[in-house]
Amino acid sequence: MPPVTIKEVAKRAKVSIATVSRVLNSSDKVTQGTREKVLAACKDLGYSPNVQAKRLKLGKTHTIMAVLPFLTLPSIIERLRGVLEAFAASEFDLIPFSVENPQDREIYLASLSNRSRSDGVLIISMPITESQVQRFQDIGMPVVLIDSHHRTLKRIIVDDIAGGKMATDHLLELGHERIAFISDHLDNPLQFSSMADRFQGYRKALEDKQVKFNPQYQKQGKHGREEAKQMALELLNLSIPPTAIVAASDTQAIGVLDAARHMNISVPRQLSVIGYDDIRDADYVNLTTIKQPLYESGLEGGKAILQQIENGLLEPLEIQLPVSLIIRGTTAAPNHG
Amino acid sequence: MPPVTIKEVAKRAKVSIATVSRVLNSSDKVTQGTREKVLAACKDLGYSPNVQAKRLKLGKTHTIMAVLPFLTLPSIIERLRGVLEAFAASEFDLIPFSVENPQDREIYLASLSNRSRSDGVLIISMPITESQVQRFQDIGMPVVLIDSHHRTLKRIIVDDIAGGKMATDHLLELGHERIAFISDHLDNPLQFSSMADRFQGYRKALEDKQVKFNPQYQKQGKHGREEAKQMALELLNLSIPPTAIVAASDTQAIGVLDAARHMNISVPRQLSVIGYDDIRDADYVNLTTIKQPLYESGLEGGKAILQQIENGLLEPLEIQLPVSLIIRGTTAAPNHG
DNA sequence: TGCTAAAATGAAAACGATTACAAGGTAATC
DNA sequence: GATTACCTTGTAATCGTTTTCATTTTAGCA
Repeated sequence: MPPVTIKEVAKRAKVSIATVSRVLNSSDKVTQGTREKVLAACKDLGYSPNVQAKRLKLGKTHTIMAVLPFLTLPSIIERLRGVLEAFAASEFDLIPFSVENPQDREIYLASLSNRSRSDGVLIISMPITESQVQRFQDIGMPVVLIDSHHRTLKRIIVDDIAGGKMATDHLLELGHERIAFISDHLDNPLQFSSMADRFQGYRKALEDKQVKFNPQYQKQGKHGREEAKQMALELLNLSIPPTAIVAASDTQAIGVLDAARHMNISVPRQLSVIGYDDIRDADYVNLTTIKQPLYESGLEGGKAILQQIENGLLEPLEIQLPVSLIIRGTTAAPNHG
Repeated sequence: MPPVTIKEVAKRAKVSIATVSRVLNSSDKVTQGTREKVLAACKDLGYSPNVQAKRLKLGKTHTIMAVLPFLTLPSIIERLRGVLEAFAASEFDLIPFSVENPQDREIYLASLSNRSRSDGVLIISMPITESQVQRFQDIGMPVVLIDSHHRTLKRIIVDDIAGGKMATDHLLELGHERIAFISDHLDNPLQFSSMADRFQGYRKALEDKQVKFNPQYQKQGKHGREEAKQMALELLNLSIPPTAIVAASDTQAIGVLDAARHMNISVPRQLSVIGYDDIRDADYVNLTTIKQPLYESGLEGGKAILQQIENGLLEPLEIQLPVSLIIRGTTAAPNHG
């Protein structure tokens, strides 16, 4: 059975298709009587409008594409949830593109830079090149970045400097002075500056409290639980080991906990540990950490792209969301015994 | 700058729009010379076809909608990843609908039963009513269920009876005989039969090995870690407590571990525990468990809906995927001391 | 009741593609 | 060289809407 069209509804209601369209879209300019006739006909026939035709005529797709890496990462999922929430109230559909390897990039890039496929693009936790930005600009495609950066595009980011400072301040306030910092390699050109920013916040916190920075207390390495464990072991084997460690991610913080357990060092009595992200496991291992507003970043990003589609690009371009300190069981005052 | 249309390409290449369309779609019936002219014009103008127009003309949307509950659940994410993988090679887009509360249902239902919005529907881990099935059938909408059941629809499910049996067999083979089973309430009408199936598998395993089923060793309760802990405490306080516990989910198994720790019972020396699902945390707590093919279920479901759109509904309606045993550190031979 | 203004309705032209059919051109055959 | 056949290309209809503009109907007022 072929789908019901507006024509058939018009015929059954004994009106023109223009009138049917008016009943369904514009609220006024239709008599109560004819409105009822049309509505009845729609119901009788089980009519629902062809959205493709509508979109073609209006030149709007009511669709937004989101590009994101690895759907496995819990942080990405949380952000996506926020985006979906932002769209729930609207009429917009969201098409996610999960980019798990380089060749995916080519495929999705073609789709993204086609105005007839979507009204806007969301880019989540992924780098964007100058030439891509240019392409979007050429075709006038609205773009919003979440957890990513470009000077000319609207973006939702997190204040990682403040986050690094907040973590360090927490330890300082507990009375620690020998505070170490471990992270990924800070000069990675592919990565965003988030890790480096966290380190900068750590430096600033020390400086503000006039605690001298000890280069021995800073370690960089490949990302991973095991790598972090090794770095922590080195720190804990120093002649004067730190009494507290700031890890630039929860995964690395868990590696630090492994190292402490390995050396029979009690946390938090002999060593305080603080992480960053507040991933699921953080709760399980009772890790004090800095929580990023993941869900909120998605929500704000979703709202921002909708608004940009409606009203164009508005200032401010950069929306910075605050981080917060989640105190659990891995931090305490240092043991002056 | 308004988007480039096929008309402008035609003008620039000095051919008709029909020819342009032929170059872009059908492979034959065009001279090499004109083909090159058209291709050059496309490139010069940066032309990409309007997909809405194409879809309207062809009556195909190249879009599939997926309905799923709570995007927070790790199992749902894994399934979704599989679905996306199945679609990656195809030209189809996937629009996910996350249903987090009852009023969402109404919204998405309207969208789903509109042939012009999508070519097919995937329903993941959600119950489907008779009347919804009827609506889909009325409009000829292809539907595939993943981790859900309806006798007339194509479905990808897991053999939960085999899973329950596999878990129990593992314990029996280790030498256990006093094996308990805890789960959600088995008579929950909203739920699928998966929990009940797992219990049935447990019963069957015992029966096959001629171990008598002890009703005292079966507990049902609300889903949750804390609730599971309480049930486990009751079991462990029996005059003759079980030496092993099968939990119908990993979350509940972790509750059992909590109970054991609370009573200073050593796992696996004094008590073996096996879970179900293989969630992320299972690895962290070193839990022996039954792994469901989550990713694979998404992959198979994705392939199935694509195939159904192309070739119609084919037998067999039900595809059953196997579960597997993941042996970690919470199961061992019973302690005959 | 008749006239005018306003409101409701209809006819038809888009939107940008695909494709059946017609027409034109080229090559092959005699 | 004329006829035929085939292959390439163009013309125009179509998909299901929205919306402008013209037309008809209704309502208001004297």
